[in-house]
Amino acid sequence: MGEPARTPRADSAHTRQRILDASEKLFSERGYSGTSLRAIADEAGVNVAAANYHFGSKAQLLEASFQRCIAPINAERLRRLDELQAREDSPSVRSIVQAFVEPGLEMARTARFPRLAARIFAEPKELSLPLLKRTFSAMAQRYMAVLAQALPSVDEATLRWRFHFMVGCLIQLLNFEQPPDVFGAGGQPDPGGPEHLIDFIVAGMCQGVPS
Amino acid sequence: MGEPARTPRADSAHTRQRILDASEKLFSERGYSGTSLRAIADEAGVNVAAANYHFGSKAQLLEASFQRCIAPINAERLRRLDELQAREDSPSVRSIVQAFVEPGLEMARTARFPRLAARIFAEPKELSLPLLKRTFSAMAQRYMAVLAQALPSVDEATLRWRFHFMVGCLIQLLNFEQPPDVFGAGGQPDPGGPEHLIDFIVAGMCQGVPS
DNA sequence: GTCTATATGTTGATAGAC
DNA sequence: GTCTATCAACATATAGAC
Repeated sequence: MGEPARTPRADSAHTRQRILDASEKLFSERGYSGTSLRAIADEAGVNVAAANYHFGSKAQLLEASFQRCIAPINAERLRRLDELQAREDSPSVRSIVQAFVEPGLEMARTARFPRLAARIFAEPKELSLPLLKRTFSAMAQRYMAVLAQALPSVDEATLRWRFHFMVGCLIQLLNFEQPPDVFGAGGQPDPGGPEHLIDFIVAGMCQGVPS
Repeated sequence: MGEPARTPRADSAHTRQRILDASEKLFSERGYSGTSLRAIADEAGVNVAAANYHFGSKAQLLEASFQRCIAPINAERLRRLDELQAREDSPSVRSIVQAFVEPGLEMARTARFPRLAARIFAEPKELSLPLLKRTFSAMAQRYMAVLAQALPSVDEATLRWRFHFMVGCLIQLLNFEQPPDVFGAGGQPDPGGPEHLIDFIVAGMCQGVPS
């Protein structure tokens, strides 16, 4: 005894996870309104009613998928910033940019379906802005403060724009892991994206100021 | 006579244009699959059947909207490049970046609904890549060649990445005309986006090389 | 906790009246 | 050329059997 009549697929946590995996994949590939709950259920190998049962609605499922995708990235961003500040009084711009960018790239390398965190920016603002505000505000404000310290000659409004473009560059790399093949031959994939990304951003952040 | 029994709204060209206006607005705000032909018909003030009648299908309507939106921008980009090359043998990186970026920004200032050219990048690749390839290839390759001339010390693969990030920054500005209000107070809109964009890109393109 | 069945609305597309 | 009416397929969501 002690063994209840429960089949493996009766495990609620397991079903939830399969649904989250499937929705993370499909939402990131086809967007929110391009993905039906049926497609998610099929991809997850669960019943059509399961998503609604476990998450309440399609919108709440998106939120859960997005949170599961973004939370560890933001946590790692903050952890790296802590580490950076513990090690030296005034971290370099490059080290700050790396601390912000690399957790996202790392996820893109290892996670099952990496692009949801980037694709969310393309959803209609009614859908994306509340999510972004809730998940990015605190972290972004800490980064802004540290960047302002590292670049004392740059005023706050200018720094906000540079932060904005940094995010744009990161999204572009996450959405298109390679420059799309509009430049002719194309050839084999170039794994150097992350380094080029960081170089590009650091140059844009500093703009002549010796970092 | 010479006046056929035709009401104003029986004008085919006029109806086509109203549908294109509406679809450009809605596609750019809500994406392709988030926009129904019914919503477009309502917005345009035409019958539900009109879009299918004039454009054949929803996908062909997207293509027509996108082409109408992007064609003048790309034409202007090429015109400016011609002008630049006619005026001097080796244009500066900044002038090349301006020639690429400003036509898009100009449209964002004046057009009815500017973001379709940027939002298309967020559509599923099956939808977006064919469109992008058809509309961007020739223009992008010309820009790549001129940039390579202006930055002879940068190898081609690196330049492709920098071009990629330039596009990412531009998209970010077109999608969010302001840095989203995740940095605290927010305050009044800052019209300085375009200049900051160009400064950021030029710095990333040159990276220490005196332009 | 899970699934079948279904309610209720919307979708893209078309056939046929005007 | 335009509109009404309608189609089959699909959407989200839920009620109730197991």
